[in-house]
Amino acid sequence: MRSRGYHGVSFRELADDVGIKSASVHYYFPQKVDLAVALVARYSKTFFAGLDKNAGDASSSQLLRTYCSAYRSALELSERACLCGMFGAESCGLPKPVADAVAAFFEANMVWIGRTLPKDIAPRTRRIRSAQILAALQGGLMIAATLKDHGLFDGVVKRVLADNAP
Amino acid sequence: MRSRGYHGVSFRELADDVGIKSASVHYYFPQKVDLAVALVARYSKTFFAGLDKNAGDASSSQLLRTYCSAYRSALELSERACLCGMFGAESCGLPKPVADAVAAFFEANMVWIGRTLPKDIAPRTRRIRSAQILAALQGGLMIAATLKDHGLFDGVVKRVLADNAP
DNA sequence: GTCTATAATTTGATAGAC
DNA sequence: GTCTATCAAATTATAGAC
Repeated sequence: MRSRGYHGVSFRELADDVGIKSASVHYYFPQKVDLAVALVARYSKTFFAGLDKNAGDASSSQLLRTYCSAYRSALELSERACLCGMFGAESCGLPKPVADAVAAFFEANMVWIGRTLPKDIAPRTRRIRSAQILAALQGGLMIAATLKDHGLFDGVVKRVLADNAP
Repeated sequence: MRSRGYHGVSFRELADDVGIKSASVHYYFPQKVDLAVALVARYSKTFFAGLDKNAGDASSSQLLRTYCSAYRSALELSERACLCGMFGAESCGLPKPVADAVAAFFEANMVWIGRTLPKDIAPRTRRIRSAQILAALQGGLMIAATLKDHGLFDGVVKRVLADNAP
């Protein structure tokens, strides 16, 4: 789903990849919606667990660096954009439960990013600045994957870190 | 395709929307790839024609404002992200001719954006700074559409314009 | 819990009448 | 150039044996 989107994946193909039959997939995820929602849930859990593990009690600017590294490794490991970047692009054509889960993932990202910003910012401004950073990284990931040029993503990260230095 | 992606669209449904039969669509676009490639070509042509029309002999900073407005109106008119934002997310799961067309669209965007930047920048830096702007706008469009919060996109644009003021 | 088998529908695509 | 008719394959999903 990360490379072909929600509509580009079939139960049979998925089952073949895992080495089981499609009926067995339906046993765990009756409908395709269930599968996608579970996928976003697992993705989100893994993503934030990795973040928190690498965050520790680091400084603000170090936290943002950690956040950016998480995105970079997604690009490095899979040559693909973020699962929720894919679902975000599709969001208005997705079953509502999936679209809602993706929106929640982005909101959670903005909260996490918000914590890396200076303490004296108003909540509204914080939200917008978080969205700016999230947008730059998601967009950067997508552009870099499409143009197969990781350097472009690194350029985006460099700018994000420079603009948000303490 | 802009809302459901390449795999989420069928010849029959498309034909129904237009009020013809699917066989007639195949007459013009024998394969689905042909349809998508033509779609990107038309989208790209319309997009740049609109840009150039509104550009005139404006100053650099005005040009960037024009570019950002083009994105904003896409969000306003259709509540959707860019067609190539969608295809970009899908790009690694797309037939090669489509992925290539999308990559070409992004490259052309970066060239256009590059012209709005100060003249004394090295080509390499120019390319990276263009990618930063493109990424911010594409990402901002996607985030704003997913969260149904246009204000977030406006926040991104504000930052882009401020950071790239002459 | 995994399988076989299959239902019901949809898909991309073609042949050929008009 | 648009249609009817149709194909072959794929799709989501279910029933029921083991």
